[in-house]
This record gives sequence, structure tokens and C-alpha cells, in this order.
Amino acid sequence: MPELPEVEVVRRGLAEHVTGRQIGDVVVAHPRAVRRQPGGAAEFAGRLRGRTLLDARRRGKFLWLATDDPDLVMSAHLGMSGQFRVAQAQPELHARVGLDLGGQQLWFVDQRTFGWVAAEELVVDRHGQRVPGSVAGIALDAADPALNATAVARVMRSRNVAIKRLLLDQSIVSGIGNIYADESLWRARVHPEAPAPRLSVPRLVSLLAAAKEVMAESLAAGGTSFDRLYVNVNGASGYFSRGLAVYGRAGQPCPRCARPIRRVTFMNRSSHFCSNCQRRPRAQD
DNA sequence: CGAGTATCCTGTCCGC
DNA sequence: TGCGGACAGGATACTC
Repeated sequence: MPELPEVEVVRRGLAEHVTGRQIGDVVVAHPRAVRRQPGGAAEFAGRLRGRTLLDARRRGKFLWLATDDPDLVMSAHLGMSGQFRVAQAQPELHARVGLDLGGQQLWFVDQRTFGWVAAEELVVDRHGQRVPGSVAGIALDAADPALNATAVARVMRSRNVAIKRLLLDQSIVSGIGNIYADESLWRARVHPEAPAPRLSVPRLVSLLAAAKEVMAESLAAGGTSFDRLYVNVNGASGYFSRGLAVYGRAGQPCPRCARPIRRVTFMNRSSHFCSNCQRRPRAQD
């Protein structure tokens, strides 16, 4: 359940269900799930066995669980289809990694295997925050109160690319994926292919505010899920798909002006927008 | 260097 | 019903 609100739903579920639990046996059922772990499955299991899980943290789409070793965390990225499930036994399909937590088990389940888990050290990043090594290059997320939207807007204006590409660039601002990029652009009335330097700083700041807003609304609804692939640690789905204005609504009326929503291929994926509300800036400066 | 593309997987859906 | 192709919410390793 890839984007910020969905990952936050998972983080909350983990915080509720695994905090204070001690790790017993560790099973790596599919080695690809630990491909980012130096030393592979043996190292992953060896580092975590016996440790107690503490806080669940998140930045953008990256998750990590603190442990009673202050330098060691279990980090994870859900990729396109990763889930954490609290269960009494190994899930039948796509179970990749399991932790025995005494009386219950925590499973990383991932149909498409783009997700991963790792046991890694904390490092101090450029914001002075302690984060897993794999997260050090990831920008603060769009919902973080510490995010300086004006500074992000200036970085965006310095790049001569389509604005949607920058919204999806996790090193500029993190947590936004294809769904919320389209939704934010629609709210802020910005064309997805508008070159960033053609947009003013205030316009970009309002775009970032729109992203924060739409993701907060989604989180309040439990996130967006279209099917069983995207569920929280209990297997429950979120309801924000009803709140989407453009994503997945090609041909349906724009909620603002009733003209049909367009879908185009951009960056090898789909973009949904209203060509009436979201005008492409003129080529002339 | 920045910008754009190809690729890693599995599953579903749609048209023929 | 079977088959091929497009597509899916992501990140990164490439090339130019």
C-alpha cells in the first residue's frame, strides 16, 4: 500500500501490535525480500533474533521498527504490493519473511516482490535526524511539519522537468506516489507536465499544501485501497478511493467542472487530469 | 552533471 | 476457454 497515508496506516498498526514484543525465530521464505541486506538472510535473522521491538517510525514510504539495541532497526519498504500482517500462522500466499513474536507472528507479505526488509544501523542524516542508512537520502515527507515548503519549491524551480516527475522524486519531498501526485495536481490546478520553472514559488507551495491536505484526508479514511492487495496489519481496507477526484476516473466528469477526466501515459505510467482545470503553461516565458 | 528510459516481479483484466 | 499484451499504488540502474 504504497503511498504516505497507506504506509502510515501500516505504521500505526505495527506500533499497536508489535511494540514491546521479543523476536524469536526469523524465517526468510523468499530471499529476494532481503536482497538489500548485506549478508543476506542469515545476517538478517542473526541481527534480529532475541531483540525486542520498540517504536514504529516512518519517513515517506519507508518504515522502520526500533529495537532495544539503540543502533539497530528493522527497516522496510512495501514497494508496490508489500504488506505487514499480524497472524497466528504463515499466510498462504506470498509470505516472504516471518518473525515469531511469541503467541503471534509478524509476516511481510509481498506479491510482486518489489518490497524489502533489512536489519540495519541508524545514521545521522543531513537534517540531523537518526534514520536507517537506506533512508538517509530520502527527503522529509510532505506531511512533516518540519518540511520547509518554500525551500522545496525553490529546488523544484531549479529543475527543468515536468512538475509531476518532481512530486514523485523521493529525494525532493517524500511520500507522494502516482495516486496522490495526480490528486494534488488536480487540487492545485496544475498541469502534470508543466515545466517546474514555469510555476511560481507560491504556486508550488500551494501544490505542496494540496498534497499534504489530500493525504491527510485519505489517512482519516484509512487510506486508499482498490482491492485486497492493500490492507492494514489486520487485513482491513481503507475507503479513500471514494474521495479520489481524478485517479482511475478517466472519462468520468471532473468534480469541479464536469468535463471528462483525461488519462495519458507519462513516465511509463498513467496520469489523470482535467484539461480544463489544469492548463499547460504556455511555451512562451 | 541532469534528464529520460529500462528493469526488477507477479497477477489481473481485456480484446481477439 | 486460451492466449498475448497492457497495466498496476515504486525505486533504481542504466544510457544519452
